[in-house]
Amino acid sequence: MSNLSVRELPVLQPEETVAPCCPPLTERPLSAEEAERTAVMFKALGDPVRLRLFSLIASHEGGEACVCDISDVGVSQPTVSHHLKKLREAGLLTSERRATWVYYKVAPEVVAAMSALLDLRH
Amino acid sequence: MSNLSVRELPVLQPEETVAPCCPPLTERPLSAEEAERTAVMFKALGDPVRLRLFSLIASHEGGEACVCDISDVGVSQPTVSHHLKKLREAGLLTSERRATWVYYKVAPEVVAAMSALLDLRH
DNA sequence: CGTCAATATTGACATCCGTCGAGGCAGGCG
DNA sequence: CGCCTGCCTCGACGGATGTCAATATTGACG
Repeated sequence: MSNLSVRELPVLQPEETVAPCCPPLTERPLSAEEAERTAVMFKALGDPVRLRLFSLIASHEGGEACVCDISDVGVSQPTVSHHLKKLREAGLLTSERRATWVYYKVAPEVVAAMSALLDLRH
Repeated sequence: MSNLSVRELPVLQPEETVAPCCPPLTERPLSAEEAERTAVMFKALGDPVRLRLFSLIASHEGGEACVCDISDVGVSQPTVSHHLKKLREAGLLTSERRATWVYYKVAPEVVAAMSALLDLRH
């Protein structure tokens, strides 16, 4: 954990964790394990500050933004950093360092999978 | 709060609270108030037990189920009741008493609004 | 090398939240 | 009426979570 460069922040492979998780929730009940993994994604968006940060990034030019672009959400800088980490760990964001700045962008496949999960057309 | 029959459980009107909330998260940043209201919905699905209960109801015949149909998720009956209440308060479920049983069904408009929120096609 | 700016981490604290057992209420049935 | 079944509410407890100040880290620039 300590010998990893920040240039490639360590995130579990999105494909393996959350992306093609489950069929729409109408198709069949989720297993306990599926529910456990899926809940992490919804929980990540279940906080007002994180939801604002996510929408700030998603609506930003190119679907990415550096932390300095989105830090004005009414909480301290460490708290912003904490929330961005949560969103990244949930697989919803990826990050990349460029010079002094760290850029976050949305992980489209993961977000699309969440959206598909809520597709109620049987 | 005490003079209300259980037959019509008191839920805030979905139309007023969450249903037509916001455009896709890519369109513009959420305001603090929008984020506050929207986070309630995502938080409701951000728990494994609630996610299983929701999928059990959504995948059940007719998109509805009575509590006795879905109580086998590994927690006590009061806890099931607590989670169903959370989902109902978030606007994701509605409930109705029929004889001895209480039936829960998904609120399609609200769930569709959540799905649309995550639609990343700009 | 020293400094500065941007971001992350640590540690502490208060609050929130999931869980359970106990008990309450409503409706069906004898 | 009295009892049983299905579900909800209450109160308590422990663990998770959001927040901040302080500090660390990283990279750019003299």
